[in-house]
Amino acid sequence: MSPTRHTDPPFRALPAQVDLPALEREVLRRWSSSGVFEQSLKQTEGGPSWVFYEGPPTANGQPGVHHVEARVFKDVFPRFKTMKGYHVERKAGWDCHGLPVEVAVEKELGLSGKKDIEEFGIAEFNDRCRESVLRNVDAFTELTERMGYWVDLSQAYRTMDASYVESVWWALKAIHGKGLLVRDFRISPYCPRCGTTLSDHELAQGYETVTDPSVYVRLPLTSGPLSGGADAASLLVWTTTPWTLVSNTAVAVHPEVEYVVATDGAERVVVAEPLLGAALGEGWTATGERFTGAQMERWTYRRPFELVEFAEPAHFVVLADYVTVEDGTGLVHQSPAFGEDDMRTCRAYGLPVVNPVRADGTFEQDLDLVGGVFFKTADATLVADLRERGLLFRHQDYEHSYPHCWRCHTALLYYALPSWYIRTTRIKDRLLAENERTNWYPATIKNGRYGEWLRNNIDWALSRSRYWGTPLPLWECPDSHITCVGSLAELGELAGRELSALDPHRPYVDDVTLPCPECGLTARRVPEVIDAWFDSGSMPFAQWGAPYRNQERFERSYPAQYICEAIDQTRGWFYSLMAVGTLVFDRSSYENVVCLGHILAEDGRKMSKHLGNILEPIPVMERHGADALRWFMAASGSPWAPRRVGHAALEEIVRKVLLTYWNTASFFVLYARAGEGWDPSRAAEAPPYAQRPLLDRWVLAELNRTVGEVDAALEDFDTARAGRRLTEFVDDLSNWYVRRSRRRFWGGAATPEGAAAFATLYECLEVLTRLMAPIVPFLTDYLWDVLRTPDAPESVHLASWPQVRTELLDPQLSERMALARRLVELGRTARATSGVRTRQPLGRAVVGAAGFDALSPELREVIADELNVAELHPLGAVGGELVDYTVKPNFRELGRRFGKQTPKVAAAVGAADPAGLVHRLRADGSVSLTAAELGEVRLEPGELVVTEQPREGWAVAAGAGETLALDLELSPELVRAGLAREVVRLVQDARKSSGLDISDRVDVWWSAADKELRRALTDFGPDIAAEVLAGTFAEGPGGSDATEHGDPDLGLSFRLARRG
RNA sequence: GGGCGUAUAGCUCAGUCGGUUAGAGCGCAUCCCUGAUAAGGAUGAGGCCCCAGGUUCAAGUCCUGGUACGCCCA
Repeated sequence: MSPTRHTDPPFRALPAQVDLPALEREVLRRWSSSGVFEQSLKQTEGGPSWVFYEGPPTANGQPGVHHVEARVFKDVFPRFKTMKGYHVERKAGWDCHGLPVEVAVEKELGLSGKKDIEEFGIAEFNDRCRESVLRNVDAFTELTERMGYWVDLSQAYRTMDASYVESVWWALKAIHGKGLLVRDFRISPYCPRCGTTLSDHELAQGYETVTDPSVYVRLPLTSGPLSGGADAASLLVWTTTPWTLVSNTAVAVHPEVEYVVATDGAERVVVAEPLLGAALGEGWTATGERFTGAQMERWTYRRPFELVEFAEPAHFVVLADYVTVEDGTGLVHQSPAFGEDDMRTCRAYGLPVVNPVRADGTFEQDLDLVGGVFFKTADATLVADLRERGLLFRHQDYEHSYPHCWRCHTALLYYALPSWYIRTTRIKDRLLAENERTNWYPATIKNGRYGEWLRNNIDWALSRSRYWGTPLPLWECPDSHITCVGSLAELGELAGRELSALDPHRPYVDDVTLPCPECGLTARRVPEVIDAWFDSGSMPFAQWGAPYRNQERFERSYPAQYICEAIDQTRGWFYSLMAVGTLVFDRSSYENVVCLGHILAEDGRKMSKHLGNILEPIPVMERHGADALRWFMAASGSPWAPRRVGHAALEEIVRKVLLTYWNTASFFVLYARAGEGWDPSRAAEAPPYAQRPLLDRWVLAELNRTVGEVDAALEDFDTARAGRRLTEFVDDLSNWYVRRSRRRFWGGAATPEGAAAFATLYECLEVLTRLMAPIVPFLTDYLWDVLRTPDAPESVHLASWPQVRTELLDPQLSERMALARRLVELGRTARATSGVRTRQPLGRAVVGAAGFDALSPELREVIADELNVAELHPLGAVGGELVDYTVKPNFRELGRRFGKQTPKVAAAVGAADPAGLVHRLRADGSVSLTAAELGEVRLEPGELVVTEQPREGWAVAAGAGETLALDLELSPELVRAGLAREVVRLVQDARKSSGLDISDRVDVWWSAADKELRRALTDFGPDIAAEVLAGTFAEGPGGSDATEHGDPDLGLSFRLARRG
């Protein structure tokens, strides 16, 4: 026992009102000054490691509230695992390269396109990109710290650092060595404004719904059976990209589809038979002439425009299997420079690849009609020209989704360009196998969205014709020998000069030339940089600079146990990380991946500047607290589904969860500081668990059940389940345990009951605080600091994770308490419907419920007290003629036994007289009935659900087979007891409004106008006095310093004075 | 057009192994309780558990098809 205890209260006072954001700032200061995060890492150093990889946010643009979502999950599980003794390194990272950065800088500098950048100077441009990235890093750092995301920012990796770039080069060289890094000419989605091809994951982000012209064009046949003469037929082709007609090269048909000639009496066109109606509409009939696609091969036709030159023969019908009869005419216009299928088909016929569109998206200057015009803009001119020349068959608007540049919204071009690819299709089976052993949360992603993507894997278009990115480390000599360089040291050796300090970015690397190791000619670097996704996919080794630096550290942390991002990363980081790992190490770099749904604005739409529905993260946290936002992200709704965030949702979390928890702790501290005080060293004075009051045993059983369930939920990465259980427990603790136990706390810890109460509530709060710590690290740490014993860790985040004390679990008690609480609810309903308020004591209540007989006297006392009734009886004891019975079949049990015959038995139960049934059931322990076709069946009590209801004169409430009825008959004695309770309430109100402390003692003098009231005050005087801490409770005028109070309705007035 | 997901009270969402009065919170209304509380309790608006089939003694729950919405991709 501490000698100073009485003068020095055991706990700091907790105000009833709390400013959560202010509290969080205080906690942040403590974390920072004591280096709590660092301590948590140090403390677990010897422990098993649990590896987490930080998916680097693109340091481009400002952080939004949606960034908080993934960062909460990146924080909760490492904290949880740390408390379980794992060493969880958390190295921050920043994704620095990429087109978004370039576009932002271009905008800042007022540049437009690659030409401008090159005039501005690549060195200067890249410097600006580097600066821009660093600016945004600051904003992310602020967010990270404010939300309590513990990640080591001091040694964050940056994808633009030389050591990082070298690691990426090393990986590319390994891939090149396996023959998987190749150059190919392929049609790529290409942004003419940015002057670069886009990767598939970039492409995915830019689909927009647009209206394009949909045109049907006549191409008159010039050879074959349908050509010649006045009635020559035309091929009818359909396209939504009229600008590609300029370079029309061929028309493709499906070899097995039947094509027919149709006429409206004036002209003849060729279409696929199944599309005749859809393509031509009313008024067109087939002439009977029909050909298979194969028969039409090499028929020539007159091309739609004579604007470009064709050096080789072209403009005839070709065969292609990809042609469908889904829409259009079944005849497909071919322009090989602008379509992958077209390219493949035309190449097979040796047709030329004619491309009149320049890299900036405009037609070549010297063309008639469209020279210098942007490709998309040329549509209108071209369609008008077709119409004038009578070639336009039909023109309508066509709304479809067309890819746009995800950054600048320019319509993309499918364009033939030389490009570097990683042949991921060659390792598809390995990727599928690696995915097979990855745990996805939610599990449906694995074989659904992500698995689907892997099964349809296509080669990774790696190169970008841009500036701010990891340069592709390939040097090429005039004879096209390729040298792949894996480090600056190697580059120095090959170039014959010291290059270890070289900035491995453009333009500096471009200036390095080397003699080709094969032929000795001068090799120059290819101009491209790489897709920034390859950077982020390389982070497992590149963050350490491995293998050139920290190789051992890298090996120790590969693969990761845990990564987490939102669902948009399935084809982004989740893929690049798995792909790079599998390409380089033949092993995916992560084992568990949590994939979150998106955060939406309160109106259910995406947050966007246009809609004005953006919620800024820092102001939100300054209003509701970071803990509220964290709880929302972790536990509100399902993290797998899209969720709406707004002030209302956060306010609810503050009120229902955080403040309820706070108030429970505040209540505890208030009484622990009162009187002689209680501190954890007195826990030993409490009776052993088995001898504590029922309510204590119950709450400890619930506590330990909660520990087990929260632990299991978090092990399964299910924060929502953990949150639901915690919310329920906080509510049980506050609104049942504390509310029912208040008197024991008022009485202090001197009695065994009081000692048990303090020890029990302390234990609940201590364990609960540790359980909630990963999700709400601020509030829990503040309360931990108040509640902890001197020898406990100074922060809850340095404490250990609670373990279930199985000896305290008591499922039977949990179940019986649940029944008791259901009965209390029924009692309240009965009170409310009868209009007799709870303060008025009643003589008895009767209960009809299956488990009632098993309830202990202690538990019955809880019900009686809660309902303010003197006695509680089973309904059966009241007397047969007062009770009505309902008997229903228990289908679950009957179904198990009778299967198909269940309805017949159920019908027999329904037809029987309920009272007789119950009587026989109780007398004999079972009952036999005659069911149709089955004859006599004997039913056990468990196979029937008996509900009892009293008849007249009772206030009854029933639900789910359980009934509670209140006897409303009031004796004069009960009326007086009710009056006494009324007086207690009035005096308590007076105490409170006079600003008295809860432990202040008072004197009360009263006068009563009513005879019954006077008698009640006399009869119950000592009880009232004890309740309101009155030394004097007497009839009379009272002293002059006493304040006057009263209630005219009741006819009571009294004076109240604080006792010296 | 394809893949994946969602659909339950006015709103946001739970709903276990299929079992017969389908729940919670919020909002609103009326009332009750209150010496920890920004808290708690009761009642109310009569829920086409999206629709249609099917399996089953029994379907919000399982199966098939459809509709709407969302995301991802063509």
